[in-house]
Amino acid sequence: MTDDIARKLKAAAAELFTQQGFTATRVADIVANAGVAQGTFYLHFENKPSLFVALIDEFFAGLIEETLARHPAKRLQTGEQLAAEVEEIWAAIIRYGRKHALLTTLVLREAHALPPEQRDHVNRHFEQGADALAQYLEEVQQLGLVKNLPVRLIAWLLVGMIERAMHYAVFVAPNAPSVSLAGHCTEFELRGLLNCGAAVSGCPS
Amino acid sequence: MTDDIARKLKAAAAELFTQQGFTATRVADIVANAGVAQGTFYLHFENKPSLFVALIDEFFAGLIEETLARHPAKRLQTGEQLAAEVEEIWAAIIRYGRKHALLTTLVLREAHALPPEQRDHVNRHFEQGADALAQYLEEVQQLGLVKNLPVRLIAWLLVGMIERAMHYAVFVAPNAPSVSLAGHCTEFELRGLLNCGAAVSGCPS
Amino acid sequence: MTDDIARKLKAAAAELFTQQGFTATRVADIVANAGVAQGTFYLHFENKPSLFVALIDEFFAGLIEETLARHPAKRLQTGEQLAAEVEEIWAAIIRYGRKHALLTTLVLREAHALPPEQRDHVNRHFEQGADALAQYLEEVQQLGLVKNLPVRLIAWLLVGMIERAMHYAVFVAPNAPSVSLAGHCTEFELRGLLNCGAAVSGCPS
Amino acid sequence: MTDDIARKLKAAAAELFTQQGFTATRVADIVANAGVAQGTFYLHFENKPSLFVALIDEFFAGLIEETLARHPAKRLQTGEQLAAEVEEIWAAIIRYGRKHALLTTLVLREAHALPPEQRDHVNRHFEQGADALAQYLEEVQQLGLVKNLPVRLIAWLLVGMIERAMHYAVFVAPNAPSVSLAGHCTEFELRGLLNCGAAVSGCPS
DNA sequence: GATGAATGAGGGTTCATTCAT
DNA sequence: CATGAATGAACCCTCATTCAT
Repeated sequence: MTDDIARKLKAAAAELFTQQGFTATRVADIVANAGVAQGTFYLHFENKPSLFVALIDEFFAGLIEETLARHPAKRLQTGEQLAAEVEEIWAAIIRYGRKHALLTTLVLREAHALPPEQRDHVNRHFEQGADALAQYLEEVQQLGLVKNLPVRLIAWLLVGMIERAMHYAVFVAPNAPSVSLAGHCTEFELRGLLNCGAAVSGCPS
Repeated sequence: MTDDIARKLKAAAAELFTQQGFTATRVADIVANAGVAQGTFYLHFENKPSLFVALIDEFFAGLIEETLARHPAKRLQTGEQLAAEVEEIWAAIIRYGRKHALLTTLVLREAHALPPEQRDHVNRHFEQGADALAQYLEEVQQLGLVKNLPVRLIAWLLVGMIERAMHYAVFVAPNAPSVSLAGHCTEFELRGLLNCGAAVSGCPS
Repeated sequence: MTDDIARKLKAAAAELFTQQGFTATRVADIVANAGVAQGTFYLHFENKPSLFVALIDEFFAGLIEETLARHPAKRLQTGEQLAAEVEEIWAAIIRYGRKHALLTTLVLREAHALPPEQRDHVNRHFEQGADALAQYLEEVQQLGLVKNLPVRLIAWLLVGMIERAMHYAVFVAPNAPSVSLAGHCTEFELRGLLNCGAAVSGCPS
Repeated sequence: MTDDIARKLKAAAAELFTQQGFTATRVADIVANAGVAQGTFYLHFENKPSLFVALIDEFFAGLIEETLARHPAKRLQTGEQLAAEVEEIWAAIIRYGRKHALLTTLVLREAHALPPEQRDHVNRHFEQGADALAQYLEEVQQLGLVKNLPVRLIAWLLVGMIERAMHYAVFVAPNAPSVSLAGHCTEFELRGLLNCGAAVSGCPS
């Protein structure tokens, strides 16, 4: 019952935050949308930002669980295997973003509307994501599968790519097949943009 | 004289928005910091969001000018030349972000705190950036220098990489030499992460 | 409970509007005078003008109810009966104005201080009053009791007389007996100023 | 030159006050409409209300001059003469209101939007008007031309009639011939509404 | 636990007025 | 005299949060 109300509040809030933005959404709107009384809100959440944070936490927990957590670097032996893994991760990311489009929108577009304290909380999620990616990169580096580029920098670049890949998959081209998107992302991430046929000296035969 | 006040207001606002966030910064703070009266603010800016937008516009105008505008795709003939150009662009981006650290912070961290109207304005900058990148990619594709990946997707991935590269250069590793960062970004962007020594079938001799 | 607060707010506002005028009265004054919090005001009224309008509406509803509504023209047969009715109406008007001196003051003196929208609303009351009077005049004209003067013009002249009669009864001569005032108004309205003894050709034998 | 500016300011203000109301008209609007600088306003008028008062004073001076001042009670001897005079006064009033429609509108509709001090000033005009009418009535009473009704009360009733007659002539029926309106007003004022044919005991043969 | 009326601090914006040029 | 940029006091209204029922 109690959990039910919290869930209704979160669903209502996710919808409204997405439509009107965090700042423009009033607690009164949320409770109206959820069909409970104004005061009830504060029995379930400390305040408005903390409801937002709960949504964000949910998003990140789910995302990590369905991506990196399911695809440990350890078992990989060849570049081919890595490529397969990476492609699956990209596909999982894109599917996750589309499945939780509201939450994705919130994370990508509303996180900065929060007051400093909660904003830091959200940023910590991104940092943890970058850390996890950095660690993953280090492992595959030690396996000799990827180049010796500085992992923290690359991790942050990947974070940016992931953000915008989700943005693209959800807002720009919501109908593009996720496998196809995942394939392109993987190709770009692992082998870069340069045409192998071009006269370059980087990837010699 | 008049322009001087506008400049003082923008400088004061950039500082305060960066420190406390857009929402938490009151117009009263800005004018106090700039040393003018409250009413004077509204002689120079329509309202608080529009001052923010002025800062953002400034940022993007400068960024485009110092990067893509100076490095047209047309003249390129070889992958080596492209790589050199791309590296210079990355370096310019990183230098720009560091030179205008306050504005960069605002764009990366505060843009979504705006009311809907102004937020749309900011988003249009990102879209225009993506468009410009997509066009650039198309041109180098037609020159046969880069692979036939879908340009709009890649453009958005690059936008994400740029955002996080600036983030990294300004916040995470403010002392890392920009040339070095630019080199790594270029390597990643053009040739990908995969170790050429690894057993892969993607870049055959 | 809720109605009680609205009543307190209206009473406080009527007093302050009367003393200091609509514009000079701040919402803060009203709530202080009513003993509630600033925000409470907006639970009961949309804004300051709409509280004023509520007072005005109350005034007109009561005035109509105690005057024209109680004295239909239909039953009248002789000029004597009409005169008696008219005198009772004048007496009712004067008593009403004195009984609700604050509201009367507001209607007579503050109505034009409102913003356009609400001012129109008030003006509509006057127009409805004129309409009602015009209809009354038409009925008694058809009964042959009054002259064939253009009813809408006369109705507006009567509106002016009523306004100033209330003004006189409330501000100029608050102690004059209302029956006496009503008698004079009736005499003036029905038989005019001209001395019958004077040599005139208007009311021939 | 100086007077010219004052005149332009008054004309501009009369127009704007009429259209948007006193409160909603900003000094900035007036000077823009008059084609002078903001500061120039204060070389010619103490402040916004005092410009309004100047317009009102002008209105009343002209009105008195063209009505009562030209029609002294002294020379009258018969009711017929009085009726003729009264009708001319009514006609003059109506013509004046129509000729100075903007000023009339201001006096009838905006006077109460003023701050207390200036509002009192305007009210004094009405009181002086009532006084003048009362004196006129006394004189014609002493000449035996009009009934012995209390002059101050009647004076105020006449003020109300005049206000609403102007209102009618300017707003309700701007095309009705003024002589005709003046005739009806005179008939009503001097001989009342009652049909002489009706069975009444007030005006016996 | 649930309610929702009451709270009251907070801040963006307006605009009459001034005064250095 | 004229200018118009600068001033800053004033005020309405919002809305997150509380608490008596």
